[in-house]
Parts: sequence; C-alpha cells; structure tokens
Amino acid sequence: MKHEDREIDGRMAHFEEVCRTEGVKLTHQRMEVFREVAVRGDHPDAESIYEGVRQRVPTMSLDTVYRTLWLLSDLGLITTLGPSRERTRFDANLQPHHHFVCVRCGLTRDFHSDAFGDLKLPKSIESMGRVERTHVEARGICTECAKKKTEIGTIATKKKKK
Amino acid sequence: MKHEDREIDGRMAHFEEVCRTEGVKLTHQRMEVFREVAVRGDHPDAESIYEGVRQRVPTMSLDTVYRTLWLLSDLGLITTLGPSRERTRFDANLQPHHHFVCVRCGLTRDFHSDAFGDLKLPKSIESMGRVERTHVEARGICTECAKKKTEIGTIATKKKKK
DNA sequence: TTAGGTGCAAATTCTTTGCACCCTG
DNA sequence: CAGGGTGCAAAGAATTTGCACCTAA
Repeated sequence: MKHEDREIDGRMAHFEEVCRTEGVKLTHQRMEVFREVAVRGDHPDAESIYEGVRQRVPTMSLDTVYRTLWLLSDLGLITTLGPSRERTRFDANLQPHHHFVCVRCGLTRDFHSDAFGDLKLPKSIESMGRVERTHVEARGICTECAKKKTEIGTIATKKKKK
Repeated sequence: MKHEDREIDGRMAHFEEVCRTEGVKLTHQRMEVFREVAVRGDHPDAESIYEGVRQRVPTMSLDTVYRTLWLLSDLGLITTLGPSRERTRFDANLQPHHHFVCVRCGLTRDFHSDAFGDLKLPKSIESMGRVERTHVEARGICTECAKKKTEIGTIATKKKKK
C-alpha cells in the first residue's frame, strides 16, 4: 500500500501547511482528527471518528471532534457527504434527474439530461456492488449568492482576522 | 404551467394508488404532506414542509409530518437528498472523485473516472448558477448487502403484513 | 507569555415515541 | 365498527456552547 501511504502523507502535509498559513494552531487533537478522516476510506461520521481517535488519544472529547471537523471543513481540508450542516431534505421527483447544488446557500434544483442517462462506469466499481442508477450533482454558486459577491469570506478566515 | 400541473396530478394519482395497494390509509394529512413535497421544487426539509402544510391544515403537527415523510419514503414515493436517516459524514479526499453508495446500508466508497471529468451540462443549468465541479453518485446495492439477499422487504411492507 | 484550544457539563436543536382520542375503510 | 392514524407532550439523539484550565507558538 505504498501508494496509499504516500497519499495520506501528502494530505497530512497539506493539512499542516494550511493550518500554518491560516494561523490555526496545530494541536495533537487536530492532527489526530484529520488523520482519522484521511486514513479511512469509508467517510465516517463524527461519532465514528471520535471512537477511532480515542484509541490513540483517550482524553479526546466528542465536542472537540465536532469543533475540529467543522474547522477543517471551513479550511477546505475536508468536505461533507450530502448537505452540510443541514437537516434532511425530501424529493418527490421519481424520474431520473440530477441536481444543481449551491455550495453556499444549499439551494438545490433539479435538471434533466439525456446524456447522463447511461454514464459508463469504470470496472473498479464492480467489486463494490451493483449500480442501479447514477445521479449527477453539479456544485457551484447559485445566481442569488453570486450577486452577493464576496460579501463574506470563509468562516475560518473571519475567525483568523479576529 | 400546464405541464407542471399535469406532473403534479400524476404524482398525486400515483401516491393514491400506492397507498391503496399497500393498504395504507389515505388521510387528509398524508395527502397534504405529499402534495407539499410534490409541488415544491426546492426539496424542503421537514420543518419547511410543516409550515407549508399548516397554512392549509392548521391542526397538522410536526411529528405527523415526520411520520408521514418516512412512510412515503418507505413506500418509495419520495426520496431524501443525501444520506437518509444518517448523521453527517466526512470526506478528506479533495481530488475530484465520485461515490458508489449502497442504498441499503449506506456504504460509500470513492471511485475515479477520467471520463466524468468534463460532463456536458445542459444549458438549462445556466440560469441556476455557475457550476464549479460535478460529482457522480452511483447508487445501488453493495456486495455485502447483496449476499443477504431479500432477507427483508421494505419497512412499509413489513408494517402492512403486521 | 498569551491567545487560541480543549474538556466538561449543560443547553439546544432536531427527531422520535407513548398514549388516548379520532377518522378512514 | 375496528384498527390504523393523529395530536400532544415528553423522551431521545445529535450537535453546540459557556467556562475555566491548558498549551502551542
């Protein structure tokens, strides 16, 4: 697994660099939380990350894990699966369709595309399972948010500027 | 908006039919909750659906909205955006990549595809906003869950069979 | 040294559940 | 009329926050 280790090392190095340039302290806890997310390929939730880190840092608390995860997210070092910091949302459109998602405000709108009907999936996917349908998520900034321009930077940046 | 109205009517009809065949009672509340989700194109959360329905059915309670939404989801009449009934999950992979998601257990694994690098988006998306990146979600049943076969039907079916 | 970071515990927020009455089939 | 469905209130889960002590820079 030489390749994977190198990948992790690269992520750790990037993490440390971003923390330094953003003026965020490199604590033991933060390194372990980031490492846990970086090493695991299963996209764990906060609780699961907490359990993993606790084996190495028994004093770690769950609230620090949460604080750290959102910090990392604000720094652009990690992302969330699905809507971030939002409640579950529902969709009554059963037709095959795709979503445009605004990464700033969460606006989500359907769009259709015949071209996306039969995307050719790589063979690597066969070992994971049988795919029943594919769905494309186009992420960007919606028209409304774009109007507001650079009104606000990232939360992390705001904090730093104090 | 002739076309849209027809689409909604079709969804309502399908909803009523499924309820009948599944032996689920067609209550005023359920119809209004389903209609609210069907009519709105913004994929609302439970609270928002609650507010919308309450204007027509002032006695509606939030817990009924939740119960109804999960029932509709079990019946396959609606779906959720992102992970269903799950906590937020994190991803440290910053490289452009895609996900295979098991709709049964939630297992999520990365996969890569050069072909998906530059999907041609329909022009209809331009009015929504500026797309920065696209991400493909391949949904299906993972190898592990497939082994377990038809061990369990849908929750709705289970309920019905009592 | 010192401002930011952490752990603890309490507070919030979101969602689910028990129960008695109500309404669809 | 019977059994599922609903509203209410209270419980539970997940996540956030206030505060005093701790530690990286």
